[in-house]
Amino acid sequence: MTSPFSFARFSNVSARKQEILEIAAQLFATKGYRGTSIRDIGNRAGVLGGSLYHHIKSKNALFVELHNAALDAAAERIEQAVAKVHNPAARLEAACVTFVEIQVDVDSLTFPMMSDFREVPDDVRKELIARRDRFENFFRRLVDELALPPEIDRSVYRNALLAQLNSVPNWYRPGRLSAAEIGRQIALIFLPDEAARTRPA
Amino acid sequence: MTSPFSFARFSNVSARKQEILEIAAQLFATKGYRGTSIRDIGNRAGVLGGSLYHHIKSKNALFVELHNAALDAAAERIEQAVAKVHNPAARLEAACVTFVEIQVDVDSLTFPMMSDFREVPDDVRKELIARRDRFENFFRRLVDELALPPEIDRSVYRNALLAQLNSVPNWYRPGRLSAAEIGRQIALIFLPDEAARTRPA
DNA sequence: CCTACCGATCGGTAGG
DNA sequence: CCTACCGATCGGTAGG
Repeated sequence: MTSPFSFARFSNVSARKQEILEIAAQLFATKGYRGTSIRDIGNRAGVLGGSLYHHIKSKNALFVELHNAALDAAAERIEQAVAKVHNPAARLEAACVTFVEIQVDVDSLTFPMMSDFREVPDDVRKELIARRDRFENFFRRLVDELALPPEIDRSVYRNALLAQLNSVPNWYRPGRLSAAEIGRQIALIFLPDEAARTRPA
Repeated sequence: MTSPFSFARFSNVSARKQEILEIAAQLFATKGYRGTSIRDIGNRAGVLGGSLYHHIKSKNALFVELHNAALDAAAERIEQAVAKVHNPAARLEAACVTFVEIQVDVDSLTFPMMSDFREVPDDVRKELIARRDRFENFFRRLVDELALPPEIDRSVYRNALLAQLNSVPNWYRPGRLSAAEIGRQIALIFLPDEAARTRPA
């Protein structure tokens, strides 16, 4: 067993490169972009830093590749979870639950990647932001489906919801509540009518 | 005019050191902790990096000092804004509005400081987290005052609210809505009953 | 506040 | 995948 990860996220890639990508993802998640050196990644992979350049083009390119793979995997999981549901509020709740499950899953590449854009070089940041659009557009549609009080600004609402979901790893500690329960709690905050509906009269 | 900042936040400190602190705060806010070098700060202050060590003890100590001053100033402003109000929901709304105003005010030391704890060394992170307690306890009381649906977990609610407010600088772009309007929108999300109360029947 | 420097670390490369 | 190295940059210091 060379890695705690067990998914096949990178199909056109050698087994060795998959190992390296997974190690790098874990380190970026824990230490951030600047806090993870090429030599750190090499250490965990059992080689010297310079040897990694047979598999990667640059640290920047490695980070972009990981980030895009993580975003795509998360988008796919969330879209699948939502597709089974038809009530707009329940669709948003399903998205929240799945999003939080991904965020707190240590076996998921996805959890690190969304934040700390200030740490990456300017040109890398531009690529990452552009790629986030699939994600944001999907949530834009989810939010537009909802019946909300007219004084709610849907743009603020959507940004707030995404920021909320992204922030979960910053404060969540495993134990008392499951990831699904956290996701449902976030949905309760953003969907008060749902709360009212399930509240004992 | 040596600096765009015009508040006297550090009282027992020479004018020159105040300049340096303000420059450092701006740079940390924009570039993050690791992205800001001692030489960067020196450049903006018109001296070489090494010369700063007459005024500061270390980069770590500088960051901790700034972070604590920013937290205390923000806590004070928010507590003052809330003290004038008595309805629990209105108190929370006042806290949200003031918090967002601080966060997006470029003339405020405060806006940078709350996040990217992963970037700082481990021992620094411990100090910062300890100091955050005043802030969190104040919001704990604000939240405990509220009438909320019984199925809402108040711990998740409080963490979600703080994460929300902290995330504003990550997505807010000046123009369409003012800081106060953003703060009110966030309060609307977290206080659905208030939204209902002000909604035309 | 500068000169002049230290030891460490960084991303990356040539050549095998 | 390693050896051996590059140029750059980092936080920090001694001595004036």
